[in-house]
Amino acid sequence: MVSIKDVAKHAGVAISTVSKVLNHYPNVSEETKEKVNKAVEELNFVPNSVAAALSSKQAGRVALLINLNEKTQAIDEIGMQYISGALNKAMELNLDVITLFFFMFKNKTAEELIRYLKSQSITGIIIYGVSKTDKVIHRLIESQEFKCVVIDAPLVNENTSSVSIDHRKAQYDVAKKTIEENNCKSVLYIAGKKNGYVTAQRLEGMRDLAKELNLTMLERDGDFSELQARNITTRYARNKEAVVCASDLMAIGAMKELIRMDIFRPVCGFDGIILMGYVGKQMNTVCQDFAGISGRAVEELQLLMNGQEGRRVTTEYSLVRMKYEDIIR
Amino acid sequence: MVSIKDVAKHAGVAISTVSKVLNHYPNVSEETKEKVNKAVEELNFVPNSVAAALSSKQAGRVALLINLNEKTQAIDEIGMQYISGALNKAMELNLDVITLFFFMFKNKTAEELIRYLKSQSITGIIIYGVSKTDKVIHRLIESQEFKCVVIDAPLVNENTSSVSIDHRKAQYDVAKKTIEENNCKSVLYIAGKKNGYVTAQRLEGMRDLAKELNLTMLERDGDFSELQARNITTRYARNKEAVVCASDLMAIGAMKELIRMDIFRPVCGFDGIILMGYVGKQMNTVCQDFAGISGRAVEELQLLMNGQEGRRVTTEYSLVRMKYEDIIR
DNA sequence: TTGTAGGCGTTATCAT
DNA sequence: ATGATAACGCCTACAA
Repeated sequence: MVSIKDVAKHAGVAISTVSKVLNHYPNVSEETKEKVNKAVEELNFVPNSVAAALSSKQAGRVALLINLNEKTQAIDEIGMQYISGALNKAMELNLDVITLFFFMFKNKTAEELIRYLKSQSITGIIIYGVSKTDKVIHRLIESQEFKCVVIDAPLVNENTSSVSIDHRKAQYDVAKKTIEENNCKSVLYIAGKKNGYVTAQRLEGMRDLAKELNLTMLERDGDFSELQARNITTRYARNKEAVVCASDLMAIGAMKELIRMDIFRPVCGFDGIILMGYVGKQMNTVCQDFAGISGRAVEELQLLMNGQEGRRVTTEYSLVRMKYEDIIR
Repeated sequence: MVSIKDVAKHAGVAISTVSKVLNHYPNVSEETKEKVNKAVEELNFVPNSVAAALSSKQAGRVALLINLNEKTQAIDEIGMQYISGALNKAMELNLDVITLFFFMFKNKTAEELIRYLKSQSITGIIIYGVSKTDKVIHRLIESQEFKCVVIDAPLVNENTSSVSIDHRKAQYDVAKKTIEENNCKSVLYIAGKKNGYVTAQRLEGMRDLAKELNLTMLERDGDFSELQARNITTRYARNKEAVVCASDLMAIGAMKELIRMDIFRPVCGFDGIILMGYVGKQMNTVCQDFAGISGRAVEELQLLMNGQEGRRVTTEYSLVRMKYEDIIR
């Protein structure tokens, strides 16, 4: 393996000089820079990132901490988008990444998790899918031992930024569109998991809308479960004019049940997963660019690692209507 | 950060002794072992894997090299299962893992890829979704610079193992079941991507079956495309009694089109993705345990890294009939 | 502006 | 059986 030492020899300079050139230090003459870069080219040198990580305060290694459902799910595609978006951006920014899932630390304490991360020379973490009851994750964030970027949860401190769309507004928008298109005056709202951060935000958006449009609204906890959404639909949808769901999966459950019940109610979802195109009936939903959000999170993390303070970052979303013909490839 | 040095001091032994205990070297007295382990406990020491990786020929770091479709797809769930299965097993075996996607190296040569992997101290690679035309990947494998485990492609050499189900037999089985259940004498077979390894194997299985059952068979290239499967169905399904597809996505495309055409033909797929449960009509399909296969690949890779020769590993599959009621949660 | 040298946390070789 | 000590490849004061 060709090392910085070889480059130094080839270029006729000292190792440290090579390092300086590679890391864009000031105070290096153009001439030496060229010599070094030429040697790098000729030897096809690629710095060993493991050694760099060990050596010290380099930008730092990043961990993706993902709350994946243990069983396969249609929404696994979201996780995949998160991962690929992050890895892609990380490669661009020259950051090393390791991927971890919540379930790997199921019986571990926050301290054990922290130690593990340190043993991996991790300095920055991106957290996906944390809910209010994930104590270990909260302790991890509060410890401020690492720079963190949290997706979809409003957790911010000096070393922690949050990245997400405006869930309140998005829920408001998609519901409003659906309800106005169909001229409804009453609505069944199937909310997400009780302890989810986004659940509360989306619910808030829905309540705002109900107040504004003077809607009769019935709220039920769907727990992000397709099955539960179906059951709620069975019981409560008949007397309402529309069904607004806090997730696509629940929207699908609701829609399927409505079809079975042989009644029509407009339904809208949230997320924009592919599966929405397969249900037969078109539904409005909120389309998030998961890969983009994840890439944005990596950028934000790099800023944090460079000394920036934690803050709240809001990303864009769009309203879409998923149609089989548009999805099929 | 507590290091091996601290442990040594705390236990009153030399650093090298601690290392020996940690790595289960022979020639260490029970007494010192205990002393060291006690110190490890008390200090909550976790070895720094980055330093270990740098230091030398430890078991080695592993890269997952995944051929992800660039656009979101319903089959992204497969990739997610692959990743989580591998990471889980790797954590169990104490292997470090980095995840990479093919598209990250789109315009890179094999040499560049190899250099990158070396710069990451990678010694073992698991490759998912390689096709016959991925020259860079083939060069990577042939270079034998790394230990490789290839999923679903019969590439084996001294340093390379393959892990997969018996695609020939699985295709044979699922098609046979479907055809016999429906007593068919003619069949439309929609094959996968022309240059895919599994495509050829599955096709072989189908041909064996056709010969055995004396079926009239029409073969078409579906390219693993739902859209293409739909078009093929439009054109050719009417005159056949069954439609056998080399993937679930194509089976879904075919089934949807059959419903639109308002004719019934039994359809079977391959993979066992969740989406199959949402189509309305039940279909037979081959269910692979993607996470399990991926874990198995990690184990195989470890064996390779420990000096074992490359070989072919065949894993189990099962035939299932996906039903919405079974999938919904 | 350039080079020297110490250190990051381990592993592994070689004495003891 | 145990302990010094030299790598591993890179970064970074600090000296020249």
